[in-house]
Amino acid sequence: MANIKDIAKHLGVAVSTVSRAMNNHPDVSEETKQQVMEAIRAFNYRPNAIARGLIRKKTFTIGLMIPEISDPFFSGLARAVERTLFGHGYQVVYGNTDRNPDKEKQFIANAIERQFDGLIITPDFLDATFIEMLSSLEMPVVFLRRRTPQELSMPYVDVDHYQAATVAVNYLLELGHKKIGFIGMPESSFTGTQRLLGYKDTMRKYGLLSESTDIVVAEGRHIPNGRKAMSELYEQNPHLTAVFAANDLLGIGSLEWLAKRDIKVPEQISVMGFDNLEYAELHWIQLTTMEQPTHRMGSKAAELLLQMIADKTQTPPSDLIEARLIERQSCQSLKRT
Amino acid sequence: MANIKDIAKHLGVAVSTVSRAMNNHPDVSEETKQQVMEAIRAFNYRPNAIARGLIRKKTFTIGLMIPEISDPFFSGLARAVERTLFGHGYQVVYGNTDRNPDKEKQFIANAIERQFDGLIITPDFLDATFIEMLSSLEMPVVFLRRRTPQELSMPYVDVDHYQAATVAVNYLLELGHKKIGFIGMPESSFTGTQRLLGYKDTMRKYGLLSESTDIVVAEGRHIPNGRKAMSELYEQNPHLTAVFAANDLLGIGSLEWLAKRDIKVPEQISVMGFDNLEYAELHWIQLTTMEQPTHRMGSKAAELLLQMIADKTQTPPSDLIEARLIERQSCQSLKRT
DNA sequence: CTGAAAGCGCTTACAG
DNA sequence: CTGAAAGCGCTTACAG
Repeated sequence: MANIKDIAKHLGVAVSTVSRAMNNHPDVSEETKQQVMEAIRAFNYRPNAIARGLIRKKTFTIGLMIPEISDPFFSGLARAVERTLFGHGYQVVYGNTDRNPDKEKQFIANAIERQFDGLIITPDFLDATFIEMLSSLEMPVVFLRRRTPQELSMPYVDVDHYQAATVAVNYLLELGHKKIGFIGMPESSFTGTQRLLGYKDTMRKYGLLSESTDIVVAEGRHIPNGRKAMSELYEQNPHLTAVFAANDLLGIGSLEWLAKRDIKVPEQISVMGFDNLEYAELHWIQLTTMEQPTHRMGSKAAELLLQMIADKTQTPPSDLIEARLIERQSCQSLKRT
Repeated sequence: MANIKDIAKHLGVAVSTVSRAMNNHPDVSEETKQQVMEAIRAFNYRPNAIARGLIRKKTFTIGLMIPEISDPFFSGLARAVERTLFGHGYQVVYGNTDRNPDKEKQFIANAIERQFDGLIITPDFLDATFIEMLSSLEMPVVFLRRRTPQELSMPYVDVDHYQAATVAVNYLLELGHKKIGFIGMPESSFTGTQRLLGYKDTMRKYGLLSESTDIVVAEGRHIPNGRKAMSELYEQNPHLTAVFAANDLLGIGSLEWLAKRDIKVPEQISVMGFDNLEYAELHWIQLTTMEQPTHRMGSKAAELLLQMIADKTQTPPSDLIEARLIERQSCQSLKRT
């Protein structure tokens, strides 16, 4: 590969001149610039970004820590992040953590060594070591789909899960449901806890909460866990007219169990989800759900990061984004009955 | 951030000594090595990979060009690539092309500037400029889920689509079907062409081919296209007992249309797909299909690339991988009727 | 407007 | 076993 020296030699000018010409520095004669550009084309020369990064202390790459890119929710987020950052000349490097604490730390270490310009992270394990790593990091960081721990002063972008759960339950209530069950995610999840809380508070407000019979916490967050949870919930309380699942996968699992038992949705029971996965649109599913606006979240996180890169002294405010109710066919109104 | 000079100064040794100690060079006394390691820990020092990359001409990053990471098929491929490369110390950088010819070229340009160590690519537009770019590239490249164009001598890893279509149609034939329709992907697709050919040749072999009535080419490769194609196919020939869709999305679209018309699958008509998406497993879908072994393909591509990086003079042989038949509930045997 | 020089943070022959 | 020096491919004050 040709380098800047070859170009300079060929043209009989100094490398500094070539450098200035290709970086559009004002102090270069139009003529020189033309010649340099031509030589660059002739040699098929491309500046070495590594060398440039070393000296400018800027790599134009940002790291995106993500639990699992093949989860469509996260790939949606990732695409949004990427789209807005790409427009500003950045390359985004994904780091799948598989929700593994070591990989999360590895990612940070890697980001340091490779001199990333900034990080957008979705960590699951905020232990002391990890927080320590972050706090000594001289790099802008924004949390995405997570809340920043108190010890750190970095902005986050997340959905207001509590508020969204409130909206979902109110929707069911307005449809005339009073016996509304809840299928929760495992307790370790902050997200799950918030959604559960939104459900509980709303139900309690109307004197409708019955913790012992109407709530089941699933063992995981996937379809099979939803099937099992629904069967348990149904056994506990067959009189439920509606079920709010803490995520779509759990909701779809519920739907599967119900379909196997030939319990009609929404005629016999309404089901509501949370996420608005692509799945939810399928003809057999048609799940009413709360959409997490991945596009807005991802681009917002990217914008915050860009701001922080531009001005390292400021930390912009966090953003709590509202989920949107998507009505489909899985919930029925009880009003006219 | 501390750098190698700080460590050297602190210890009163030369930077070269520090460098050798942390790179485990044999010619360093055990004592020095200990001291250096301690200082590194104390300073929380991490070597600058950019500087190291510049001098070693090795970045330990490889680029993975992909049409769209939120397509679960490609994210599966990506995870497999990443897993095997990660084990060898490489970072993989995804480049989503959105099947856009400019982005495909941009990706290559980017890879050159950033000095990637190798590339795994899934391009959709192999025009002259692109091929020219590749051929002048001083970087190992392997094609994934694509065939290498004649002009280039780079290995590829792909599924044997023709053979797989053959297997699918034979399966239907063995079940006793004789009137088997085909829903194809748009003609531009090599993959689609191969699958169509496999279908045609097999049908023709048994004198069962009726091109004018039994084949419909969809306008795209997604669910709505499948719905539309199925409706056209059904109109053309309502006597079909089975349909082979060129991919699962098309197959699922067919299933949707059939469900809306209350045509029972598999009792009234059998449907077969290709891909084995996660979708296909859903209770309402249970699609019999040909699985493309993403994990094997991705890791194979990564291994080939690793070989090429290790020995740049050799180009290892390409690999054509067999798809696997996954039997679920969407196809019925006509034998006992 | 242009060139010579220093330097980014490392690694690696070359001496000793 | 260790150090001084050169150099990877650029950029950027500093002179002129």
